[in-house]
Amino acid sequence: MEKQVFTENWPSNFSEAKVVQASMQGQVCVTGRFDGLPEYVAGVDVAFRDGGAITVAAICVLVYPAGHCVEQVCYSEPTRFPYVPGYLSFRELPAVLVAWKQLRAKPQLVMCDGQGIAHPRRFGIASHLGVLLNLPTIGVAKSRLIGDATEPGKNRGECNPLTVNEEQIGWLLRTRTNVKPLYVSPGHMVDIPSSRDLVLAAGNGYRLPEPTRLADKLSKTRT
DNA sequence: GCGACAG
DNA sequence: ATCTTGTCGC
Repeated sequence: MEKQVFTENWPSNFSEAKVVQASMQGQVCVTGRFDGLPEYVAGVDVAFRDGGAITVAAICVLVYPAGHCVEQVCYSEPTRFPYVPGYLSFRELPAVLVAWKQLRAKPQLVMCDGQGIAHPRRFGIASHLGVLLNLPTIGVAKSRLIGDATEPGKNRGECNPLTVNEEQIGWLLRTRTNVKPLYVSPGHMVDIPSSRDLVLAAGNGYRLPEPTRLADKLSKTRT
């Protein structure tokens, strides 16, 4: 029998959330070599409307090497967890998981808006989603949560390691020439080098990789 | 105690 | 994240 994704038993406060992170972090795997994008890649993003009262989760599935969207799902529900740095997944994943159940395609890789292991407890939203779905995931964030990195060169493709105490947890990657770089880190079942290569391979002239860019656009159409 | 702080 | 119009530059 397939292990099901549980939206129930969701923590209702930070102390409970912290326990969940501690127990699930051990399941995170940061090994997994990818030599190019798999056939089906999903992009996940979440938007908020009505002053944050409503959470809107969007998922777009692109097929490679063509790179076009073959399926998209958008789901909205009342927001029930506040935003606190370090606990973003508890606010955004409930809606994402419902949307995921409506998906017909079976993505082999998921790119999420937010951090992967580049998190205080190595359990950002991409890692959390990866463990719940038991699928490879990558965190693609537009700004820093933790870690240090020197500014990479101005050209697309240039990058520098994002580190914390000598240990690399991801990359500061320039995905578009002369545009602010992205914070990329493995979520689950993807190694550090592959996380960078895959985000670059999924890029299409914009700062965000196409899967995440399309999901971002869809979530903002507010449906 | 002070500063930092994904979306 | 969201509130918001036009505008400068590659």
